[in-house]
Amino acid sequence: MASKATSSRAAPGVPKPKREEPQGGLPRNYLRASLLLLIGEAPVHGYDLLEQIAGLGLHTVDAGGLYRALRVMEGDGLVASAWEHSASGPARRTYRLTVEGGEWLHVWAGALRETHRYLSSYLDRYDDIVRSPDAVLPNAELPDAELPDAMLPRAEVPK
Amino acid sequence: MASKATSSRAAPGVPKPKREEPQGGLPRNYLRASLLLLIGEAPVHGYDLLEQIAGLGLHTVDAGGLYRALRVMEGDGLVASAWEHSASGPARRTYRLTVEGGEWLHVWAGALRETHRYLSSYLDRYDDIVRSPDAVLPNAELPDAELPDAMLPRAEVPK
DNA sequence: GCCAGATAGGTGTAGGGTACACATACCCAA
DNA sequence: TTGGGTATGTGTACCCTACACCTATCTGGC
Repeated sequence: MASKATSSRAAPGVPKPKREEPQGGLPRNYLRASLLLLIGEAPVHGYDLLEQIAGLGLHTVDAGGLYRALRVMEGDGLVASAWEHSASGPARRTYRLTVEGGEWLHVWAGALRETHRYLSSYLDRYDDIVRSPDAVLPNAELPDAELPDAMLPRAEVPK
Repeated sequence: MASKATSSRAAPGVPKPKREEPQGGLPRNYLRASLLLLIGEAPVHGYDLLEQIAGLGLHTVDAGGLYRALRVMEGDGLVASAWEHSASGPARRTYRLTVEGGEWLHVWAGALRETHRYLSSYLDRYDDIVRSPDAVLPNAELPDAELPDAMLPRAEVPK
C-alpha cells in the first residue's frame, strides 16, 4: 500500500476508515469552546473569528458552521451581538460575552483542562507501548516508511 | 440560581444549554482511540475494556456503544477477535490489534498529541484572561461561589 | 429447585454536532 | 462592469453519541 497519495483525499486502497476528517481528534464542541475563549479575550466579529480560530487547532473551519454556532450561542444567551457599520466593507456583527457566557467559558476551561490531563495519560501509555521491547504492537512507529499518510484523522499532523 | 442541585442532573433554571453530556470535552472518536490503545497494550475482551476505559476519561461509557464500536472496528480490520470459553462465566470475545489497527493507533496518537498541544495553548490563553486585571470577562473565576456546578460539560471535574 | 445478581455481549433509535455545498450582499479596484 | 475580498448566512446528509432495552451464562443463597 502507501504508494503516493499525499493529496488530502483518502487512499483508494483503504477499506473503510474515513477518519480523515478536518477536526480529527479535537474535543467535542471545541468550536463552541473556542468561540467563547476568543470572544472572551475581546469583542470580535465573525469573520475575524474565522481567521483567529485556526490558531486554536481549527484549521479548516466551516464558515457557515461558525456563523451558525454564533447565532445559536446568542440564542442561548452566551453572547450578545451588535451591528457595526464600518466605512469600508459590509457591516459586521460584533459579539461580546454575556455573564452566562463567561460562566460557561469557565466551565469549558475546566472540562478541557481535565481532557488535557487525560490526553497526557493516553500519550504516556502510548509511548510506553512504543518503547516497550516486548511490543505487542505489530509494527512500532516506523520512522518514515509504511505508515500511510493519507488516512490521517486530521489532514496533516505537523511538527 | 445555583441553590442546591448537586445531583448530576441539570438545574431547572438553565435555559437551553444541555452540555452536561457525559463525554463533555473529550476528543471526537475518543472511544475508538481508547480502545485501540487498550487493545494495543494487551489483548482483552469487551467487558474488561468496559472497566479499564474509565481510566482514560470515559467514566460513563455506554456498554452497548463499546461493544458496537468493537464490532465495527473488527469489520474495518483494525482488530481481530476470538471466543474464549472460560470455566466460570459466559464466553468472552477477546480482541487483539491487527497490523492496520496498529498503524491507526500511531495515527491517533499523533492526532491526540496535536490536540494536547492545542489544549495547552487554549488553557494558557484562558489563564491569561482570568489573570488579566482589565478582565473583559463579566466575572472571573469565583473561587467557590456563584458558578453553577450542575451545568458542567462533564458530570464532575475532580481534583 | 429456583431466583437474584454478576458476568458478558448485543440491538434500536433519536438527537445533535460536523462537513460540505451553496446563497446573499457590500465595497473597491482594474 | 466585472472580479475578488469582505462579511454573513441557509440546507442538508452523515455519523457519533446517548439512552433504553434485550439475551445468555454461571454462581451463590434460600
